Order: sequence, then structure tokens, then C-alpha cells
Amino acid sequence: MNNQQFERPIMKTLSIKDIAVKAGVSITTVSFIINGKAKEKSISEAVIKKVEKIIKESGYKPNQIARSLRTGNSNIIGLIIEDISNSFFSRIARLIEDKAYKKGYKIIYSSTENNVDKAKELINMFKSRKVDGYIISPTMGIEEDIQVLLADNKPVILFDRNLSGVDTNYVGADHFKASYQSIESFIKKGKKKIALVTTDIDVEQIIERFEGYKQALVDNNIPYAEELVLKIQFNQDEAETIEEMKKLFLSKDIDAVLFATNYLAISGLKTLKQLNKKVGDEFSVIAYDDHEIFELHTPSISAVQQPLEEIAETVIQLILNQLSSKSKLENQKVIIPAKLIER
Amino acid sequence: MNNQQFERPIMKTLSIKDIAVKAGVSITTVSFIINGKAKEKSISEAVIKKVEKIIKESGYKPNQIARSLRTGNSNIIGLIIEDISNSFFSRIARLIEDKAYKKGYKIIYSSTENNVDKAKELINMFKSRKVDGYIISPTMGIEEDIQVLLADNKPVILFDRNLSGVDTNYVGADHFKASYQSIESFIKKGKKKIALVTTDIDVEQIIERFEGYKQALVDNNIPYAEELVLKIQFNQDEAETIEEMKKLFLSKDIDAVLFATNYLAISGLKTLKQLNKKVGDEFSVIAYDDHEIFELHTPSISAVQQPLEEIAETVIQLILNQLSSKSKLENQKVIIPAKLIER
DNA sequence: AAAAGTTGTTAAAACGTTTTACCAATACTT
DNA sequence: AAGTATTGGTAAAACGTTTTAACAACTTTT
Repeated sequence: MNNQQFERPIMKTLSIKDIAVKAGVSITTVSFIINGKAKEKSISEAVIKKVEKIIKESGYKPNQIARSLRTGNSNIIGLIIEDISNSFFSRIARLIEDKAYKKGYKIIYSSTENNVDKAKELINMFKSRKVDGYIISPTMGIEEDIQVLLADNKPVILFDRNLSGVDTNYVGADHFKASYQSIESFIKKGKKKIALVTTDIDVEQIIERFEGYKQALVDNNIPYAEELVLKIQFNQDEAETIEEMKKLFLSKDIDAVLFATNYLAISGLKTLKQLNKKVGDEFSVIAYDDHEIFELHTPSISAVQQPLEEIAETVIQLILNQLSSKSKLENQKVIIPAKLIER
Repeated sequence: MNNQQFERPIMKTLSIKDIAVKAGVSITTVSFIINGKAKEKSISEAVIKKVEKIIKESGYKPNQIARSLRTGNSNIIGLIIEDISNSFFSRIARLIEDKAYKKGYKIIYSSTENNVDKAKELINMFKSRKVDGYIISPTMGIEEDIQVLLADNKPVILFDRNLSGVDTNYVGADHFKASYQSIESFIKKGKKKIALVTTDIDVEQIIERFEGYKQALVDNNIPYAEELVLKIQFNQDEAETIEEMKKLFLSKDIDAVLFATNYLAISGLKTLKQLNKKVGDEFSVIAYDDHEIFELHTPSISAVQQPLEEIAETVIQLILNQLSSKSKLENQKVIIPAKLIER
């Protein structure tokens, strides 16, 4: 690498003081004008105009850091998700970002990779950056940290998965029901040997999907058989996942399978492709969480579609309510129905 | 909504002063210890131990806002991308985040939606938040804003697409060559009527793909025909895009098509599905930017794969170098080869 | 024995805001 | 004419750090 060096010219950035001096008024006056308190503080129209003109011309932007230090809030919302490269999360993130942005809030996000330590660290980092509120798709084990946030009176909205130990806001889909309905749709088609491929992480939404699966079987007089449930280790290498699935698909005379997450479904489709086994009348598949792939696949794959837009909207609504209210609002759990898209 | 109210208990967060008082030393001493300058400032071993113990026990975390205000930097890198819900960007973002994180830097990201005004706004927001450096996949029209950042001596790394007007660092794939090779691979298979579906946005990487397409044709004595190039308006409704593609695919006796972006390829596959036209020997397809869909599609779709890992690594390397150097380093343009994955 | 270092520590300024409390001058009431 | 509001504005404290410059008390060098 070529390390030829240049001198660093120093360009002083403008401060409120510079504006005040230029306008011949006090810092206070400028501050009032910037913050829209000019009327309230009865600053004369002439002064307002003059200061605003100078601000516009000079391109002055208040230092948000100083502002945050003084006011104690940052207009930033921390978003903690499992993995931004998962399309479910990236799409939610995008929606949340858009909506927050329109209300003057910015988002800092980070991925936990479903790792408790990283999640805790992220919460700490956000805390020391004084974010105004938290939107979290939690991992197990951060209950206490969330309690601390709540004790500190910060708004916290959990989404996608609830944390049974903590009493806070939650927005998520009705996973039990969606799972139940998926299985019922299999049964209506005459399926008998219905498998479930799920992950081994113990989070509420995964458990619910599992429960929905079991309950639907039982309610329809099909005995629940443990060997038809494959639990894939989280973060396991995809090749290994495919091997495990192959075993399942080959050994039992399975005629339908519900995948509890979209990435598992994708691995499942890869598995089927390798086995040269076609999805169709004798072998039905439903994926949990829709994905562009499923629509395009030949044949198209049915999927449970979570109402992303609605989830994002609710999440942002809840947090903004909390942020604008001086007192703590009562916690809400919002369960939104998910939709089975049959293809 | 139930607005039952609770009182907000106030829990004072610890400051360095609290620690100093508790330890019976000055704030300065605590600060030195926190910042690893204890040795250098010859603080006694006993005091160091005592203060560290108190810090650990109390769970004190320095207020990063105050720290930023004082030092003028934030340990935050701003990442500006086109759209986090596009898998190319979300995967890059994730890699960059991971790598930055390991070096003690945090990432704030935001999407521009390829909108100049939003991009400018984001730069301003990052500026007022005093981010230490910028990683940007730029839109046209923000050249000046970037110049301002550079004049202010902030490290800026562009990626994915270069901005011809600005002299700064850039990391991207060799789009011209990858496109050229894709077309050549078509020609080797005996294709004659090769179409290009691209977008109308005038960014360098798109133009390069177009140039590669043209050049490969010319070099192989196939006349370039304007009517075989379809430029899709950015952000256009997908239904309309599909209509336009239908027209193209039906009207000319096209035997191969290169899609200049992965989302266009996905729309293209949907179009073909609707037309009941199969990808295969008589109709070849290559997508630019790989996507899980392409591997899984029946038949599998060839794609140009950008070396995400390498791009992310280079980007982060460049920016960290700049950040740790007190003087400005010479700008670098790093072009990384992209790989055509034939499926 | 005076000068020069070293060791261990600290007071106070500075970063750029917001906000409280206050002031001066004029206008309105009584 | 005295008191009271209103208008238009400001000085200074505070937010929680980092860092500079200094100091006291020793120790070593001359």
C-alpha cells in the first residue's frame, strides 16, 4: 500500500455560537429559534428571520451529540434482530426504518446471531449510546437485561418472539394457529404422515409452531409421532442439515412436511432436489415465513405469510406512543394472524 | 388502547464522578484508568485495582455521548446502502457489521432507496452524529456532499458503484469483465439473439455491465441491436416490469438473456413462468448477482457471483486503515473479479 | 544543599448544546 | 402614578466525559 501522506487541513465546523455571533444575538436566542420555541419565548419576527437566514446560508447543523448529552435522548431507536441477512428481518428492518424515519427517529440496528452474549453486549452498547427505545427480537437469556431497561424506564418492544419471563410489549404473529391451520390443510388433502422440520432453539414462536403441529394432529385423530419431528441445530452447517433431512425424507413414508422457518424450507427444497423427489400431490410442503423463492419454485411452494407490514406498523406505533408519553403506558401484547398462502 | 398510567421511577445512571467519589480519588484518575492510560500516567497499582474493582462491581459504563462530545469521534461508522432488504446489500451489511464489530466499531446503516435527497439527508444525519467514517454505495448526485466529507477529512469508502466525479476510495467488482464473460459464454453455446435486461439508473456499475455486453457482442461479430436491450425503470411496479419483459421475450426470437441485477432476474423468471417458457437449451439465462433462488430454481440458473466476503473485507480494511492513520492515506480503487457460476 | 527528575494525583477547561432564571424596557390597569 | 403584564432577550449552569497544566512530595543528580 502506498502511504504517501497529505496534510490534514482543519475545517472548523460551525457551532451555535458562530451563528449567534454572526447574527449579533445570544446563543439562547438561536437555540430557541432552532427548536421552534421562538414564538413561545416571544422572539421578534425580525430576529427570527435574520437568524434563520444565517442558518440556511451557512448550512449550520446542530451537533446531535451535544444535544443528546444535554437532553438525555438521542432520537435513535435501537433495533436488535437475529440476523439482518435473513430476508424476514431485513424486510422488517426496512419497514421499521422507513416508518421511524418519517417520525424523525433514526434506527441503529445490529444482529445477535442468536447469541446471548452478543445480545447483551448490544444492549449495553445501545444503552451507553442513550438510545431512546428498543425494538428487539430477543434470544433466550436476556430477560434480566430487558428488566434493567424497563426499570430505567426505556420503552422496549419485543417482536417476532416473546419472552415469557418479561412483562413488556410484544408484537408477533399467531404462530400456533398458523401452524395448526397448515397441518389441517395437509390433513384435508388426505395426508397421513406429516413431518415437522424445526430448529432446536427454544424461543416461544418456535415452540408455538411445534404445539400447533401437535394439536392439529391430535384434534384430527392422528397420533403424534416423535420420529416425524426433526430438530435442526441452530447455525449448523447447511450440508449437515441436508444430510439429516435426507435421512428423514427417505426413511419414513412421509407425505407432507411443514418447515418451521424459511431457511429450513430452503434447505429442504435443496434436499428434495438432490434426492430428485418432486413436490406435488404425493409429497406436500409448507414453509413458514414466505420468501420469493417459494413463489418462483417449480412447483410453487405454499407458505405461511407473516404480515410484515402490519407487524412493523404496530411495532413502530407502540414505541412512538411510549416515547411521546411522559408516563409509562400499560404493556400490550399484539398478536396478528398469519396467513397460509396455498400455492 | 388502555392508558392506565404508572409512575416513572427515576434510576440515576452512574457517572464517572460516582466512581471517583466511591473510590476516593479524582475524576481524572478514574478516567485515566478507564482509558488504559494508568501506566503512562503512573497511577499506583493499588489505586488501579481499587478503581477497577468498583467499576466492575457497580456495572458502570461510560456515557459514550459525553465521550464523543469531548473527543469528537464516535467509534461509529455510517453505512449508506441502496436498500437493506435487497439480499446483496443485507449480506454485505452483515459482513461489514461483523468485521467492524470485532475492531470495536459499530455500524449505523440506512437505505437511500436510490433517492438523492434521502442520501443527502442521511449524510447530514451521520455528520451531525459525528460518525468517524462513511461506507457508501452512492447514488448519482451526491458527489458534492462526498467532497464536503472529504474536505472535512472523514474517511469515505465507496463500494459497489463508483462515482466518477470524486476522488476517493472505491471497492467493487469488475462488472465490465463479468458481463463480457457472461455474454461470451452465451456465444460459445451458439446463442445469436442475446438480450440484456437492465435498469435505467445511471450508475457506473450498471453502465459497465452494459458496456461489457456490447463489447462482447462486437468482439464476436454479432451486431449490437438496440431493440434487444430492455431498460426497466427503477422502482417500477413489478407487474409492469413483467409486462415489458413479456413483450421482449415474445416479440424477438431471443435465445439468451442477461439480467443486470438479481431482482430483475427474479422478475424475469416470474415472467417466463407466466409465459410457460422454460429456461434450457433453447433459452439461456444468466443473472447478475447471485441469489439463493437461482440455485434452487428448476432448472438452476447461472449467475455472476460477486465476492461479497472479499468486498466486505476490503472495505473494512480500507476504512480502518484510514481511521487509524493520523494523516490522510492515498486513495485506492480496488477492483475485484466477479465469478460466473454456470449451472 | 540546591537543582533536577520522578511518582502519584488533581483542578479546571473544554466539547456544543438546552434550559432555567432573570433582566430591562415598554404597555396596560387601576 | 404606581403597580402589573407583556415583549424581547440573555447569562450561566448543566449534561459526562477527556485532557492539559500544575502541584506536592520524594528521590536522585550535581
